[in-house]
Amino acid sequence: MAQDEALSTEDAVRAFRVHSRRRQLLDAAVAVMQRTGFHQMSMQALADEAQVSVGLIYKYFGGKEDILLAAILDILDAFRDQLQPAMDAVGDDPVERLRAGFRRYVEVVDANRDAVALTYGESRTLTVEGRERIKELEVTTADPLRAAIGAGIAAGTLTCADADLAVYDLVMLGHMWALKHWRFRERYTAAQYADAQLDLSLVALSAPPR
Amino acid sequence: MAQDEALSTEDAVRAFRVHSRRRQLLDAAVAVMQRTGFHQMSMQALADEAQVSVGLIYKYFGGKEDILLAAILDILDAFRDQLQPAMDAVGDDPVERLRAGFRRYVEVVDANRDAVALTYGESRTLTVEGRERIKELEVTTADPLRAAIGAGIAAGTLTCADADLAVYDLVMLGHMWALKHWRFRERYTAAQYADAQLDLSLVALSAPPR
Amino acid sequence: MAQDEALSTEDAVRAFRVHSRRRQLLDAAVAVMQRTGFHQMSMQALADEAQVSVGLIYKYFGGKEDILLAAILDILDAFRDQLQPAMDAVGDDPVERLRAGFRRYVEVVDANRDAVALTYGESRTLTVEGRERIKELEVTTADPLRAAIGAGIAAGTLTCADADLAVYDLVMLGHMWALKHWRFRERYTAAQYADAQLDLSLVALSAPPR
Amino acid sequence: MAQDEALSTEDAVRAFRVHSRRRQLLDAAVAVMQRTGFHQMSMQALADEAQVSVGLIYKYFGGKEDILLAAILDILDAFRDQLQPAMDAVGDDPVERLRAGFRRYVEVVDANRDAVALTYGESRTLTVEGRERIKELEVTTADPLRAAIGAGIAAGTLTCADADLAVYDLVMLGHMWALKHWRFRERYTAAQYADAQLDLSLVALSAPPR
DNA sequence: CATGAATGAGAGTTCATTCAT
DNA sequence: TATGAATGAACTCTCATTCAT
Repeated sequence: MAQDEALSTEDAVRAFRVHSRRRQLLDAAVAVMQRTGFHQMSMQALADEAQVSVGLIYKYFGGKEDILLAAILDILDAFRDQLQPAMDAVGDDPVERLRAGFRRYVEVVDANRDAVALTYGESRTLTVEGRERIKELEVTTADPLRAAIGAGIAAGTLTCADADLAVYDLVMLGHMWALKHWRFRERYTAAQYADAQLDLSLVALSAPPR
Repeated sequence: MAQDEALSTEDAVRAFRVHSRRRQLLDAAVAVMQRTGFHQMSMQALADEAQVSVGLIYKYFGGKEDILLAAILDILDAFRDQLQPAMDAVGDDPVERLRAGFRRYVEVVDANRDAVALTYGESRTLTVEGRERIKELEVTTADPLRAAIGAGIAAGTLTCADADLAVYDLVMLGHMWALKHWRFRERYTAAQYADAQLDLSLVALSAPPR
Repeated sequence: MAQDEALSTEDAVRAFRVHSRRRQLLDAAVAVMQRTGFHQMSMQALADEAQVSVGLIYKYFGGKEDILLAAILDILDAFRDQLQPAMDAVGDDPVERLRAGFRRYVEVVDANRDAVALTYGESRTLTVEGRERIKELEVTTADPLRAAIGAGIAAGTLTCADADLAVYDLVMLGHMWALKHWRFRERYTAAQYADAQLDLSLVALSAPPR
Repeated sequence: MAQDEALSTEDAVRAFRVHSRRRQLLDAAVAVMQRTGFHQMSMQALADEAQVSVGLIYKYFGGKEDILLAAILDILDAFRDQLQPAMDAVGDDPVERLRAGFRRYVEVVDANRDAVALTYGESRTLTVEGRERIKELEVTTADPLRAAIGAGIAAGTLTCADADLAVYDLVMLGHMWALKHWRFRERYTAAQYADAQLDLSLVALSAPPR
């Protein structure tokens, strides 16, 4: 039993080390890609940024493309993990929930601007499987927002001719904070951007059906 | 003078040839990039696609990056050339003009889906100057749409709290037809997409000020 | 027709150039492998030896392994091309033909000692297909020798319990001139080695059946 | 004295452990090389095969090349250790001794086919010293066979124009069981191969001088 | 004694670009 | 104007070896 414990402790230590190395490398990767883009990032540059040797990278990732995929999946995880809690925290009102959710969405985008941009720019680089996985996650990622709008419509607080499209528009406009940051940063903070977009959308969503 | 004429005719012929070669190469480039992306496109592959030799490409373009820039500028030119006429053709009603303009915008995007995607994906590849030029053009490209909304507001047919943002959202959602084509093609044609997005936006633009 | 001729001339010129480049590279490859072995030979070293750039090698060969295969096939071709003529030149007597054939066999081995050694050393490196092709050729290569022994037996000049094995032994002992050159060069020239081995074998082949 | 004894016991234990570790590693090495060849064998693959860590290998061998040399010397030791006893076991008749010796030679080759192939394939990889050592051993290895033929000639049971060459041919044809195994395994077992080759050679060795 | 994470030099290969024809 | 053979720097990835634990 003592041995079992020791073993599982060892395993846990190793698992932790593996995880933190991956984190370190992913962070470095995103940092380099932010400067140079995925294709311009050489493995040597990544190694330098992460302060490790080139060879070590290959102990934690299968290759360059694997790193890109991991970086992208990473931020999709952030959406999945953070959206629901943020919305639950503001109570039951669908409009409030929607606002909270979209705000957090933009915040996550803001914290991962470069990785979001990668999703758009380098997806053709990925395997078909990797691409499919991303597409799927991108859709489910917006589920909490979709649910809030659905609840609003059910409750009569919201009206919308095409709720599906409206949700997807929100997602895309959220991404746009990363993609067109060069344009918006002069005008808005991330929170202001989220609010401005939401105000615009809420007018549409709340309008009486034509 | 006879000689002058001869010369200018020769020049015209040459200019035409240069222009059509550039066209041929740009079309080929977009075709290859559509399949492989910019970085994966080798100059040999481009030459094969265009049915010319590698060396010839360098007579018409400064290098690989130059081709990317030209391809991107090309589609921005299409917006500039086609938006205004399409809007003028439908008369004076601002809403009609807006609808006509956005429809054509999406049509142009649809005809150049790959090039539009390039604008997002590979912009980091470009020189700072190239990038600036694109950003600038992207903004002016939307001017006719902006003008239509302005006219609508002036005429009282449209109301909008943040017209600037609304215009830019239209532009981005237009681009999205290219960027998220994998998702929308199952639901819409390009024209349907344009209409659906515009309907959603018009609700917002037309709503009474809160 | 003039154009056709021009074209075929161009093609012929190109074919010649391609062929001589391949020769040049194969010779260089064999030279480097002789010093370092296949695996130790870097493409850079090969390029240096052949006085070309690394990149050029890949225009003429698919890769490193392809060079190895080509080098090996090359010498098998030499056997195929040279054995029969050398045997025909000495007339009809089976024993004379056998001697002439084996002598030439050893001469070809001698001229390609390094390539022969490669056949033994690096065959595991090759693709299964490449390996199969070599095995097959190695057997057919000895056909003229086999035929001579067969003729001798038919004519009653030779006797042999196991002609097939005897032929294959000759082939292997021929290869041995390359493989154990370090040992035999102190004792024999290539021609002396061929004669000595043949004398030994002829005793066996000529002996009355037990 | 007690301490001395203890020490020497300890030493013996250590020596035994060292020896068995080396055995374990050499066996694993031969097994991996059989599948992949020497150069393709990574130290990690060897460690996996031997069920030890990479680091441990370097406690018992100086490096990768050292393992190759050890594996080759190992089989040469087997010849040295097994040939003489096998020949002594069949009595005094030179022909019988020769047959017994060659049979055992082929048996040892058969048991170490891969290591024998290594001797031919990877010798260029070794240091000059290592190579010299192997050449030397390879010659002395055949001494018992040479002695048997000598005895046969002295006794008048055997006749041979070039006994030295005949012995060396036997050695090489023995090796060939490993090198051309792909060809012979369809026809012979190891014992049958040994007998067939010996029958052929004995005709030559026994023939009356010309 | 034993481990395996970490190193970093060096490998094979690709490809944008040039230039003699 | 058009070609494509030739270049060589830069790339991703591997792996023998070391060393702190």
